[in-house]
Amino acid sequence: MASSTTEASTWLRQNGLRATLGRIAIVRLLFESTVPLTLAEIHDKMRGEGCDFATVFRFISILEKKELVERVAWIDGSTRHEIRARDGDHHHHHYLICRTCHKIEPIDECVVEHFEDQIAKERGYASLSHSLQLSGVCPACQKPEAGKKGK
Amino acid sequence: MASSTTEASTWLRQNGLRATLGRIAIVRLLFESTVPLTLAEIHDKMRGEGCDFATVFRFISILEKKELVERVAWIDGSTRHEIRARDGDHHHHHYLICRTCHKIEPIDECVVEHFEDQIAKERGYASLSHSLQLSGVCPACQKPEAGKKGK
DNA sequence: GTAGTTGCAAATTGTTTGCAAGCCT
DNA sequence: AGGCTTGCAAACAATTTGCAACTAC
Repeated sequence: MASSTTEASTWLRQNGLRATLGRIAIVRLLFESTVPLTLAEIHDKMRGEGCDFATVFRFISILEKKELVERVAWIDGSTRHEIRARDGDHHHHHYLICRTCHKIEPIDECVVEHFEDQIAKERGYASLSHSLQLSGVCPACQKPEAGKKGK
Repeated sequence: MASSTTEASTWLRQNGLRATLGRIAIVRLLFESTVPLTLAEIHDKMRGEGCDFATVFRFISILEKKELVERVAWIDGSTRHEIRARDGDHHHHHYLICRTCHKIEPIDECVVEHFEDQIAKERGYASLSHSLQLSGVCPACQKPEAGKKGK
């Protein structure tokens, strides 16, 4: 926990960025989250150690320009951000979203990679990437009385 | 061309909607487009026969409430809208987008359907749907001098 | 010390609503 | 005729920027 602070500031400096308290807090959130976050979520989760919304906005923009963070257009129209894979730690591209309680589950398998190669070959596109989101109603929300559960 | 006007107003009335000039123009655009459109694109393409942006906004909202049009969160963060399948005419769920010239190509094959069933079974989700977008650099934009081409 | 970073507030852009006038049926 | 629909303008929300004070290196 204290070590993840060290980890975050090391990561920042390795990437040529200054390590301020706000940035460290943001990076820790990105490291710890298994799902992409909105700017508002990042800002909200920092109450206490917080920094201004404009700082979140600008810092995430910097990370995206450096390709350390990826911008994801979410299926509900919001924009989310997730840190790119560090070393061996591969990250998720695919999510399963409950339309009722908005829970987000990562999906590890990737059925698209092979298809992506095929399309690249067939149509001559370069450096393809993809985004896949499934949405449905999760088991808990299918139970009538439990419908209002979750956040 | 004149016939697509008739077609559009017939479609409107079949769905219990009044056929005004603005609405007919919007519906024709939706019928003719092979890719989802933004509200701004719909509004822009109507110069002449045009109607107000608020009308586009409200009419598309009505169509979405009636589930005649589907809202799509685009990979670049914008929101797009596409008409749902009419009769036999199946529509596209998948697109290939050029990151340089922003050209959009529909993809007919669907590799996700089988995967969707599998996930539904494994995790107990109901009424799954999905959204898949591939992005890359199209053949034209890979040629150095042609990089500025496209729109 | 200096350049990069921050918070605050304002500017900008995009989305949504209220209302009186007009149009479709 | 009557209610649905429209255009206009204003309200609202979200994103982005300017600037002086501050901080990491």
